[in-house]
Amino acid sequence: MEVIDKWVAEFIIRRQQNPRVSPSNLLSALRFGDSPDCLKLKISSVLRDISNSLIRGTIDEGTLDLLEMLEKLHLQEHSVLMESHKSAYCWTAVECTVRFMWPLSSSDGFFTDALERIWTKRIEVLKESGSGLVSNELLKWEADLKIALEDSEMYQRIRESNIRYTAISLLNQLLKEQWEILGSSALELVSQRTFLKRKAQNVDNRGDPNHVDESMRRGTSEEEDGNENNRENANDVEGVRCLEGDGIDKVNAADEEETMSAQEEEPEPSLDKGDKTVARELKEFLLEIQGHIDSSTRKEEQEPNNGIDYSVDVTPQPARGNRTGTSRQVRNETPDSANEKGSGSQGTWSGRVGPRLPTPVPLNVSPLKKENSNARRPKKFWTPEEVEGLREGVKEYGRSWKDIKNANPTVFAERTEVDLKDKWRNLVR
DNA sequence: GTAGGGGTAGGT
DNA sequence: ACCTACCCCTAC
Repeated sequence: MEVIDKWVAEFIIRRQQNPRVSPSNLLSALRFGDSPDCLKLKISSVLRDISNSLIRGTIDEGTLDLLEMLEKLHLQEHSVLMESHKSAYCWTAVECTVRFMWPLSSSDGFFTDALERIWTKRIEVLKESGSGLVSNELLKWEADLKIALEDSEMYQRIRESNIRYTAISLLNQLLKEQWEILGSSALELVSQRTFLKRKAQNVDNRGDPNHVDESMRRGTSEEEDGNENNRENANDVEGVRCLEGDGIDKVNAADEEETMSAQEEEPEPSLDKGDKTVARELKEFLLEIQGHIDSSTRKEEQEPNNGIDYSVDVTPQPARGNRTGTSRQVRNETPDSANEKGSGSQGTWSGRVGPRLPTPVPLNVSPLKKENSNARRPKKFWTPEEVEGLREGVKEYGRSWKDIKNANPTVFAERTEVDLKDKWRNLVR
């Protein structure tokens, strides 16, 4: 039973967007031990927690806790601390501090408290324990932030910089690399082995290996890179394909050698067919169950404020035609997402026909861009709330209209970045 | 992506 | 007529 628990826990943890399952709670409920398998599960859980907090748009001291926890787990695994981990920790710590820099002066508000709590206490503990997270970059920021306490020019400079964006990018990069290192889930490895075994039997029975190979290859023509097939993981099922290998520290992959060796003996372009089938079936069941449990979930996920991954996905979106995007009305019904292409419609989501997991809705910075360049949007006066939001936004992000809009998608749902720019121009005139 | 100039529509 | 928001263009 425990093995099944582990597999299911792993599958659930690796799923993206499952707000009803907290990985930490799941693990503590199942009381796993300290075996290498469980260590991987714990790492997955921490990664999922970080990912969930990014999805919620939250970067706080809880994120720092998670990053510290991740380091400890890697220490237990005797693996090397990655640069992306150090950078993500550094910039998250800075973001946690800078968020308290909203007053104009360092003596107002809670900046001093944050500096004390994060840099004097928390990071001091890390230094004493010899943590690898204490990088040169971190020490430099520590010095700068302490200078900012006295030097108002430095304070303003840091206050006006966009730390949050960098922190999100680095956390995203960390997640990408860490999921990559974790590799295939246990279920997928088992399915690969089973598939290999079955294939071997088929070959024996038929005495015609070419026959099997050809039939298997047909379904996986999109996978050109046969040697990397074992790196498919459950995340890929959900369209969150990890980048393939380049420059990734693979020290942690050592514990996979045992299972990988089976494949190395017989590298086949079609090896991933088995795990894809298992993953697909599991996905279908989960979708069906989830559809029954909570049919309202999808609706909520369509709300702009709950747009799932836009705060996480910092990769550039495909360029949209200038002023030729879909109109506001059309967008609300059919989000203009590349991920949607070729997928089932919303109506089929809870069914078994063409099921798919919720697709992250990419942030469209300017949903108000017009389809018909002749039509003019109706004039809408700025509300005091919008003006206030704009003032706050400029304080926090400077004249980065896109960031201001992204930070407050609800308030600025009806405004483009250009609107923000124009309004600000009017305000300062 | 943003700034800034300048034009225009629509409301008062 | 005036004001404000929206739009277009160009430059960086």
